[in-house]
Amino acid sequence: MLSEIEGPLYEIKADLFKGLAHPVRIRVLEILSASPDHSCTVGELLGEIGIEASHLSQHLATLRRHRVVTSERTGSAVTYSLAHPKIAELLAIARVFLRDTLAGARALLDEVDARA
Amino acid sequence: MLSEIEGPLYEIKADLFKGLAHPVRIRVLEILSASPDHSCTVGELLGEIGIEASHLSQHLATLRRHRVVTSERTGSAVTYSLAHPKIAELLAIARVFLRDTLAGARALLDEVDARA
DNA sequence: TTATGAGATGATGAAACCATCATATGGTCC
DNA sequence: GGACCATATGATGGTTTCATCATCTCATAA
Repeated sequence: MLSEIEGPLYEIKADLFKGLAHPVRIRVLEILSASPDHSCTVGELLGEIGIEASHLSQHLATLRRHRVVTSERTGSAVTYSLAHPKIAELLAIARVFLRDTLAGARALLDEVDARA
Repeated sequence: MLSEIEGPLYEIKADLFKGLAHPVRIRVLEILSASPDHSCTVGELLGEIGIEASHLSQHLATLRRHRVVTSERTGSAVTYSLAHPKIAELLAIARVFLRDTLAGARALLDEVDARA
């Protein structure tokens, strides 16, 4: 806990990006971003993502550890929420960057194809 | 190349975050973000960051591979630039998120301390 | 052409992350 | 309290990333 808080900001940022560096975790965050109140039960996430419950649980634990999501138990159901609106923004910006970058790469590919 | 372009967007996003998931790489990007024209020579980066040249080179190669930076050789000097303005935005948003999150964590810590 | 400066790449072992299965824990109902 | 559902955690081998040293490549000057 303490060890996560302390240290230069660039280290903490890198650590945050580590927490985001897996496809399943991105999917979770995007599903949450698109949900009412930015919240979903684990059951709902399981239905959307379609992986084994324990696999998803491992990834949710990672997201919790990085404080990217919060969880709340209600009876036997657990609801996950985005911990901060900036997470959705982060994903949106990443999408713009990738859209532009991939567009550029595809343009290059098309050019090479046109020459073949 | 092709393999990087193809696949679901959430996989590509996760890959991007992998590229950002190291302190040295964050420092590079932040130094570039803060520089005129978002550009710096490797020599300047070495001076700022103070690690061994080959270590930095490895990280710069990772950033190039993820298309987060571009490089241009001029004589014996190589200049690195941010490949897209959104990268600087990504870092700025991450900072806001972390500032808020860390502030919350510190508040909790202070509370616990106050009880001890 | 050789020497030198700047920067990149190759190689390798250690550390961290991932995939996956087994098991544990929390909650509800009968 | 036991059975069942929902979810989390533990364990372990495989894969990827990281740290670091050695070496290579590009460019320039003499």
